[in-house]
Amino acid sequence: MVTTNALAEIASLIGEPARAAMLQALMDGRALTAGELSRVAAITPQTASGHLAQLAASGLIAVTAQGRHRYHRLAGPQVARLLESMMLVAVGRQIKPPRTGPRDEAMRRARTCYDHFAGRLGVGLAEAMMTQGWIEIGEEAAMLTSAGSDRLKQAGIPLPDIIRTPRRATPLCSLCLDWSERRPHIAGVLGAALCAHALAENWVRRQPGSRALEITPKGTRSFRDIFCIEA
Amino acid sequence: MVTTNALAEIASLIGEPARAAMLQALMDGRALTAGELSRVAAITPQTASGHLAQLAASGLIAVTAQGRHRYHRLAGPQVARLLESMMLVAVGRQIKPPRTGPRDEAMRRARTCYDHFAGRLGVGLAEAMMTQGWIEIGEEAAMLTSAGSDRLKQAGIPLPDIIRTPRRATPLCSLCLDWSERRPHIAGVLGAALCAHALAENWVRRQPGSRALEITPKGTRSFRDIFCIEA
DNA sequence: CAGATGTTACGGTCGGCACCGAACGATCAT
DNA sequence: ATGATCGTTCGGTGCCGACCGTAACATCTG
Repeated sequence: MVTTNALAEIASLIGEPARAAMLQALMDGRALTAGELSRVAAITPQTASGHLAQLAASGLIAVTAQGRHRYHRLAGPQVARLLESMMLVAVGRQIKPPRTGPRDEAMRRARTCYDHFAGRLGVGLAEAMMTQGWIEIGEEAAMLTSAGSDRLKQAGIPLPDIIRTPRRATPLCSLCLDWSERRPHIAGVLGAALCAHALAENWVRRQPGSRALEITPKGTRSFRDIFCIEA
Repeated sequence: MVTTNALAEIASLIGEPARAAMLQALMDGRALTAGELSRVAAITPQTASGHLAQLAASGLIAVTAQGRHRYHRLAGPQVARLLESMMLVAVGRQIKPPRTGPRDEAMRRARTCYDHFAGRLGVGLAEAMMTQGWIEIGEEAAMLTSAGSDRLKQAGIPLPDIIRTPRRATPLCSLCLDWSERRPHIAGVLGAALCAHALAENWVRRQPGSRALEITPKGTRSFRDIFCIEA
């Protein structure tokens, strides 16, 4: 076996509370500096730097130097997937849902999950697209129908070539079980395209220092007009 | 946030080499006794018992007592997914593939991945079914076509009702990136159905003390006749 | 150049936890 | 009952690693 030790190594890297907090902060897909991450984890910059060096050496995060800053981001979608499935297990484990503070409420309403939407917004979008026949949802995957492809194109939402070319149907959007809603939302290429477009068009705004999203009035209109949901 | 500490807790549980080895041994979906698991991890039964108690308390494994034995198994598919995605990250991390022993070779040839096939057999099946138009494979999901559904039914492979009813097409088989082959294989409901049928019909046999599978002569014939692959 | 900010390197302290030996329950066989 | 196997509990030892000083180095700004 190749992976008996490697598995434990990866897991123990994530298993340290400070490192876990930093990784979680990177779950929105953006790149943060070591200083920001040290504040997130509530440790001194030196300690954070050491942790980040370990994470980078193990390939969990990638680092790009820019001037006197060093930007850290998750190494790729697979790492985000790993963390997300971990949260799912962690949530399924607990008996009673603890207090839901206001900050928590914002997260449950709408947030990013690496490169796509999650929370009630993400789940609502998936459900709306399904009831209107734009996608078909199976147990573990979803598929964009040609009707859905047409409608999105018509709404001005750019889709990558792989999706756009309608060779029959395109099973390109994987599902991601939402840890707060316990229902699937749209991930994969389609999810990333939707999220990118919504951010570019200012339908949603990132909250500073959080993965939570604020839905703008323009976004509320767009989501209602295009997807027929009340966000 | 609900999960900052819970995340680290889960990860640190998996991060201990002995526990990781035991979890990995459970990846074939079967239930093992504490004694077997202690031998797998190369530790004394007492130590293993402590580890297993922790894993059970955290909901990563489930325990059923039977006589003087206590059988331990993974708590569910989500835990298996978590471990699988961890292996994927762990493999992608290493530069050069280390020595591949004979035991490793058997694993790469054919093995179970919780409830479906992996290794060259799993990847080959997925590819064969795609080239013959039974499934359509996207980037992160696959879809069973009506032709594929018919052909499998005709071959006597029982499919669950959800798949069998052909409401247009059924995007039910998720893809699972194979950590040894680095190419997708079929997971999900379809993958589980295939694997279960192959085990029941004695196409493959479990190797004792390993996730590796031995392909029987009958299996070789069946895989060639039905799927047109040389396993 | 000097100051500010951000990052890395080193040495020492301390807490947590994995491990084993030994002993105790539980269950099955004779 | 008695021995045998399987599993868990308890106490004690020892190691690994996270943490923070202090200090040096790199980069941008005034």
